[in-house]
Amino acid sequence: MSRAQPSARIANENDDSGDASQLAQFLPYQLSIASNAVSALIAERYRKRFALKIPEWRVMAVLGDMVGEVGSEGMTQRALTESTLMDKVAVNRACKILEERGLIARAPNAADGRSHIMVLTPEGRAIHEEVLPLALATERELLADFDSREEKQLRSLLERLRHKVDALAHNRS
Amino acid sequence: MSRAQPSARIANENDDSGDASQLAQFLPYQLSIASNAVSALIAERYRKRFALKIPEWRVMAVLGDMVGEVGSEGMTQRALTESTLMDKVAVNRACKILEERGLIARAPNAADGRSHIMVLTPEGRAIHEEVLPLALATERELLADFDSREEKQLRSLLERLRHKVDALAHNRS
DNA sequence: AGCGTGTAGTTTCATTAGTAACCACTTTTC
DNA sequence: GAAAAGTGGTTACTAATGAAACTACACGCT
Repeated sequence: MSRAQPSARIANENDDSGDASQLAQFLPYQLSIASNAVSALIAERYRKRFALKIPEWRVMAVLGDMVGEVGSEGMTQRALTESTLMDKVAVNRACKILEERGLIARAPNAADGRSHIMVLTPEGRAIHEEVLPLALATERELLADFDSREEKQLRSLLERLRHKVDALAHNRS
Repeated sequence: MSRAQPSARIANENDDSGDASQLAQFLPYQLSIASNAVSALIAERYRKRFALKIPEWRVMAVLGDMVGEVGSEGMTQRALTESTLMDKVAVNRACKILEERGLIARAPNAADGRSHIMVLTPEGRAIHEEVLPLALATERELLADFDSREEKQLRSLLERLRHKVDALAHNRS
């Protein structure tokens, strides 16, 4: 495999952002760095503001955001795992914590005795009033320097990359 | 499995149209998904091929890739943490595992008694012959559908995003 | 020299996340 | 209607990660 690019130069770098090896030029690495940085920023904000962790605010966001639907004042954990795309165990843990905090309550599910319906309590609803705005504000801040074309492109590129991974993961390599 | 419509509107696999929630449209989430997918793919490949985990192959990659430099046949763990941008504990653990596997060896450091110089063993070097090519091949596969302009853009956008996070993380109330 | 401070490396501990086993209830089948 | 099979939810076990404490050596100072 000859990629005529290595240019093996482990130079001295003082710049904290630019880096020595070409590892920093390795796309999966760049992706990971960027993603971790963004996640850390958000986690930090939610922790400071509401003492909520990522899985928890995701549940809050989905629960509080299902407006418009008629009587659908809540969801089962199963529905939450689909909406949040998180693991069912992660959802369960988040719900347990939120319940202990009094932000959500579990109502019995008439339709299925195995599950309960998770609903926001008044207190939970009050917090949710801020949860989503904070998320959106953060997103806007992150994208402040991007024009709308660039933003679209970033989303699109990420989407395509993800699909590509799915395709590659299927044929055994 | 995923044929149910448990609650209101859990959209199907089709993108963008009317997805479950706007969580899927939330950039940090898109980033996280894409990053996790890519990382999982790579981890899987390295695990299958060499039984190496991500931190380990990063160390291997950096160690084996410092050719050209004259006598510099190795690096200290400190240098590795800089080059890999990993935590010093992560570097240490990776080195320990690699040493136990006989892929690297620790030579005493004449210049500083506290540290050792990590060098690839012949066996380690043999594996490294494949480590970097696999990484690059995977990168190429991932980017196969992107033209060079798009690739540049993706890298650039990620870079800018990361810098933006740094900026936001510092001046905060 | 001896003392204090700094740094490389290591170990320990707590937190987190993911897998698999498990229980309670539901649905299907006979 | 009872056994079998399936599903939502929960718990237990295990691996991964990062922070902080700790060891051993280095360097600067008087």
